[in-house]
Amino acid sequence: MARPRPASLADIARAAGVSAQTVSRVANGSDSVRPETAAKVREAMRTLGYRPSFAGRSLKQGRYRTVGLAMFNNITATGNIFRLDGITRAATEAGCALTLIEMDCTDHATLTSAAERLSALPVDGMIFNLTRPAENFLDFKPLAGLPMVIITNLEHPLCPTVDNDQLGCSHTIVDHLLDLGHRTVFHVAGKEESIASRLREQGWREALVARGVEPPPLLRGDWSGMSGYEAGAHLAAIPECTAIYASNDAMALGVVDALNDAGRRVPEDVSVVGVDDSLATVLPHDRITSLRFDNRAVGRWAFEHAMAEAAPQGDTPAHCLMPGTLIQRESVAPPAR
Amino acid sequence: MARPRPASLADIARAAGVSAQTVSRVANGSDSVRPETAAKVREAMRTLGYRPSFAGRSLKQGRYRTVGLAMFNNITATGNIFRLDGITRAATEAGCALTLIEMDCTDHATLTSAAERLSALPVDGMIFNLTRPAENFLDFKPLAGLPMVIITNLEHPLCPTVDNDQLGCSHTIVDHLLDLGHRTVFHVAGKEESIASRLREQGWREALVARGVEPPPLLRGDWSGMSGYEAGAHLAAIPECTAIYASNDAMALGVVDALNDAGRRVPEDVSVVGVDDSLATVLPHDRITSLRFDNRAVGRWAFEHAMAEAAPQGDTPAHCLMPGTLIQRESVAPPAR
DNA sequence: TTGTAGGCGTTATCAG
DNA sequence: CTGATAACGCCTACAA
Repeated sequence: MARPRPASLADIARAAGVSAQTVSRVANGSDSVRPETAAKVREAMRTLGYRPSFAGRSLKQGRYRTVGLAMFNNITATGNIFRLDGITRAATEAGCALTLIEMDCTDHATLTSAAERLSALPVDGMIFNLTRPAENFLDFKPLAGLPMVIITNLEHPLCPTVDNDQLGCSHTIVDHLLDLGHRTVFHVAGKEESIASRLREQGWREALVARGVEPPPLLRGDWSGMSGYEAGAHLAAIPECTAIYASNDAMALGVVDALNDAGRRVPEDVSVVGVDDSLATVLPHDRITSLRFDNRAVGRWAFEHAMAEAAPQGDTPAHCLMPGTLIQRESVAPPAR
Repeated sequence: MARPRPASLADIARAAGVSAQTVSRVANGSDSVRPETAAKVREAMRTLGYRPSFAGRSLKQGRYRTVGLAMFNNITATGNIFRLDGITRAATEAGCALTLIEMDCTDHATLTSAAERLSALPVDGMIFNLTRPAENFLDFKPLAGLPMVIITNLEHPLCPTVDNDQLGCSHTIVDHLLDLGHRTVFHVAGKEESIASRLREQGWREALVARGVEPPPLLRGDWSGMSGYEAGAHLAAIPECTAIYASNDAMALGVVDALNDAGRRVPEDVSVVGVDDSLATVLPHDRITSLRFDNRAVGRWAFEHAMAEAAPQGDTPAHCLMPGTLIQRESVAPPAR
């Protein structure tokens, strides 16, 4: 039951009584073929079901017109789908395809093993989507001749990097709340193993300190609405808590519910901000102010740099942190005097 | 600035003073190489930065160990990410990679054009993820020697097909509500161009008719919570409406909110059911009964059939509709007497 | 307009 | 244990 080899140029040539070269010309739409010959060839192609061989073509041309993407952990994590969509669209526009692998992180996968796996696939460049810390991140050396972009907030000495600006995200939110007159901002963090969560927490601390405010105790959730509710129930009991920054929208929603259940109004008594702007179409009335990232743009940037012809050797690689936009809704107001 | 060719077996062979064949043996972990020779070769590989060529390998072996996936329209549509994840995981387990392209449907893309594009890429089999009706669906002929799976509810004369069972979904929900004693079930449909929405609507009609119930007027939303709210506001004014089936969870949520705002309690006065079970981790307290599909399983099935060695020729192709599971929560109860 | 020769990187096969 | 040869499908370069 071995799969039969598909028809090759030579097969068509034999069937049409011409040379393989002529068939190649027809396949590539050269105009220097006599119409009748071309017709004969096309006929043979149809009958035998000719399809150009990707392997033969790439071997000859020395490139694949394909970008490789390694997703660490979990394709389904928030934002990944839009990054993937951004990469795919950019690739399509550039006439390229995308080769995707998923890296299991249970065994502390390193960039090196990902690079090895991807490099054996048809790729002219590669993109690593990092959502958790990678081992030996800084020591990693990209493979010669294979441009490699890492999606991460960290700068890398040898590879271009791009990501949502997680630190900036916190600064935007904290500054916004302090500017409104709030004395401090409480924070509900996401899962500890998430880089995004860690950076947002760090940015929250920095932003407060930069304004001379001692960061209040941290609350930790797990991204779920329920964990936000629990955090909110806790915070509702703290009178000086008038502003809460939750690391995603589900937790922000939970916080709001808990506050309401405890008799504290949003935004009159407490302001609440989330991240991702993910509930706008889900909730019938989304009232939660949220910081929205453009993950498609991140994906597009990654693609463009992964397929760049020649990375200017010797320069420091590009590093791009894309700022988010604060979508203002009704969950935020100045504190009551 | 042409990209230099990467080192080949021959280059390594030259550097190590052995034959290309020996280098190949080392690269493939053959045990019939003297350790010292192997060490010498490995050393040369390291210095020259050897990477096996996907093109060379595939050309020789006549296959790619890669499955192609064409996403029509919109990768980011609900469920697609889990299907993608299912395919990717199954592929990884089988030692395969995934080649992904996105098909633009603005120009009424057909299966044929998708097949053509995908078949020029490194694929041993392909999967089409259809979320909107395709032109000439039934006329489509798969390419010889390239197994092709279509993710759709429709049966195809030549290709294996798999999908969530959308008709069955409606029957499950409607029967459940009627069994509880409701006299009829109202339906809030999703976007008109969605196949899933159409089939759920059709299944809803069928299920009611099968039980001798005349389907009440249909309400149409656009998948958003807000559109559900509007439908719910309308339905709240209808006294005989005691059970509502919304085609997704966001609309179900909107329906519940609107009913509450109109003074009708859920589930005491009205029962509400959604589809997808997508809000469990988002809402702090998800009370909405919902039908959950296993999109990862759909993806896995598709992968396995796309990479099947020999589709038994002549047989009717496999057709699999995967049933969903009704996740029962507090939004459903028997009608008040 | 068409055909021939050669080589891209790899591996199966067979010879040493 | 190692090497030589040929072939996979295609395309560039050149020749007819």
